[in-house]
Amino acid sequence: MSWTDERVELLKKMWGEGQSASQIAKELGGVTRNAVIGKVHRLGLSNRATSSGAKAEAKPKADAKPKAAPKAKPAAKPAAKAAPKAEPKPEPKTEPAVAAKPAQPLRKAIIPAGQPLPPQPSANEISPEALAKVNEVEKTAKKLTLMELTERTCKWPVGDPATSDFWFCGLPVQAGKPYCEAHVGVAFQPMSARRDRKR
DNA sequence: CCCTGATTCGC
DNA sequence: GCGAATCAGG
Repeated sequence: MSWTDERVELLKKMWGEGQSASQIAKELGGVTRNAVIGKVHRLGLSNRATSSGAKAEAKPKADAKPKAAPKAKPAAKPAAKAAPKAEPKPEPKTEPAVAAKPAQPLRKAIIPAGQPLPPQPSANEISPEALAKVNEVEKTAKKLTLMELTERTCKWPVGDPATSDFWFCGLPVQAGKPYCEAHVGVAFQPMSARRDRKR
């Protein structure tokens, strides 16, 4: 496949929308995410607010690589130019902020001593969409036990730990987060939902 | 282990 | 210009 005008356009569009390189590659077909990233760079539209830490920041590690010598690049590369058109820098990522509330009054709960459990938010403070999503997720959850949790299983607890009706979501998490997407949605409120509260 | 983007360099 | 291989981070 070659980078036709249309394909480049779609690439630009999706990249601008914050789609990941792999998603774009999948959409385009016939290319890998590497190809997409490579193209993105060649097009000059690289940095976009991402959560990933691989910044275009200088990493003057003069240290020699033991692997195949990838060559050191001492040459200064002022790639980060000022945006020609004042770019508002769209930030699709929601800000974690501090939304999780640790209070769970109704759960007298004998929380098994161990890792601190994630907070169980009270329903009235979470967006309806997020709740609905969670509700659905809980039907399809893998219902794992504590022992079955791994680094990439959602650790959202469901039910009462004091009873047998207790399990962890267990759905796949993503990118280092402790929960699946749905539960991340209720665990990390972007903001809002919390305003007012007179006095 | 899953994912993300960044960089290099032979082609 | 292209993109696989590699790197670096969550």
